[in-house]
Amino acid sequence: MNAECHNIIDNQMSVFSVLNKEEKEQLKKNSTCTYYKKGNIIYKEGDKPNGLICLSKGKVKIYKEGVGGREQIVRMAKPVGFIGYRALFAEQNYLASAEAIEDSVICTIEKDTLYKILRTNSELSFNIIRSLASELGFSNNRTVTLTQKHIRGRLAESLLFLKDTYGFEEDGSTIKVYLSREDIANLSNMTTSNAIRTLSTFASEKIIALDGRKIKVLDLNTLEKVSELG
Amino acid sequence: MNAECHNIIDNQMSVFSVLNKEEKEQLKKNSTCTYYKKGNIIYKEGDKPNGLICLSKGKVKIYKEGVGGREQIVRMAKPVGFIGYRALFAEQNYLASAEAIEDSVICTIEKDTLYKILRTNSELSFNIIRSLASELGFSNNRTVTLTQKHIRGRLAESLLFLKDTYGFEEDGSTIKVYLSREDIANLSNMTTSNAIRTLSTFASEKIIALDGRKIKVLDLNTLEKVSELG
DNA sequence: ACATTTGTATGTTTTTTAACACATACTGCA
DNA sequence: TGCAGTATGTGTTAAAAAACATACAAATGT
Repeated sequence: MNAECHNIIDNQMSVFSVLNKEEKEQLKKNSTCTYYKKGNIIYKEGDKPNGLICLSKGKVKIYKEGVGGREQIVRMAKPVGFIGYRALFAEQNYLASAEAIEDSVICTIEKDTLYKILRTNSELSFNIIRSLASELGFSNNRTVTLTQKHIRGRLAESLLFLKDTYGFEEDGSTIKVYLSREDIANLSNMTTSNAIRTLSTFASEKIIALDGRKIKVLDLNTLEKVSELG
Repeated sequence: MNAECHNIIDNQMSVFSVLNKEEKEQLKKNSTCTYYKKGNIIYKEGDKPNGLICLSKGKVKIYKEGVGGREQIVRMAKPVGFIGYRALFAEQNYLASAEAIEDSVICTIEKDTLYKILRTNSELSFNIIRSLASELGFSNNRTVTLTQKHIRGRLAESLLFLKDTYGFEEDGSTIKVYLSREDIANLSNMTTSNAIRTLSTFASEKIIALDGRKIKVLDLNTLEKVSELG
């Protein structure tokens, strides 16, 4: 399991690609792997980060509790990627919670080791700066679309977001993540009822096809139009 | 003017406080100062950043154009602080526009010089990472509050945000920034009519007092409660 | 296998907020 | 100084979405 767990450190696309062999070894030596079952909480709003959490396998939702306990999903993590790095680098406690929505494997890189390497490797710092800046752009964008788009537009956008994040199954049209209607609602800033209703409408309009939690995109073009124009 | 313009580089609270004298000199030599009148556009969504823009004097709003050209203010800048650093560090074009809401002085630090120093000074990188991570936390928070709070809560939050950002005048209660009702609306995700109406309601409830664009906070406690509970 | 909980679906009502219409006040400037 | 354009204020209407109420199906635990 440990070998698989360290995949983010060796991954050519990760921010760690700029490290040399020795630096990578050090990170691996100072990281621990944990297994989370579907539904397990990885961290809670208010917890203190004690390392850089990497998602090696599985899927995780990052969400905030809002007014009256209403949940808003702010991000969806996929392997190979980070969770909770914002709080770590801001030197704050977590402002959101993370929950595995599938059985997942995470690798926690010990903070001090990471910081030691950061101090000597400016390329790594650059990569992290770039990641955070991109994520911030995404977040600002989301703020606008979630507040301004109408229900149909928000739901369409969420479906496109899920498709872009997790891709399609082998059939080339089924979104590769199975969320509850409630999670889809919490991602799209609407009530569960409205998520269910609007999904049904999309299905009746042949934009998507529903089979339990499976969502098949039938008409990507129209879905994009709905996302754009409401 | 140039001396005043460079105040961010010397400021003890800025991310540059970790630089040595020589590094600071280099930054100063490779930066230019510009004056913007109230209402002037500093950059537009889609423009390419060519340096790190620092606000030395004045006030600036950063906003995105949303559905049907509707404007959403995502940030308000004050001296001494940065604008447009997100796009610069993400190596993207601007995703938002910046407009001076008061006569302003900005200092643009040339990109290559900044990057050269960044490459050798890991403390500076750290500071930038910390800033971006904090800003991202703020943005995620805003996403939730703007989508979940009701009109009164959103407006109250915006007033508190303005107060926290710009502080009070000498009288200890007048918010030190004069925005149009339309800007207040665009900050709070509501129509101008509703901003005007809700401000009036707050005034009639003696939570605030209005005198043109001057907003005096009469009952901070209640304002905070309204922001919290809607 | 059955009971209990949880998730999905759908109809109805109510609340919230945007859209619209219009009046008036202010502001820059020709 | 007067006039056009912009900003503010307020009432009315329409649309959107939440809240609520059920019903039923599926999953879960005992």
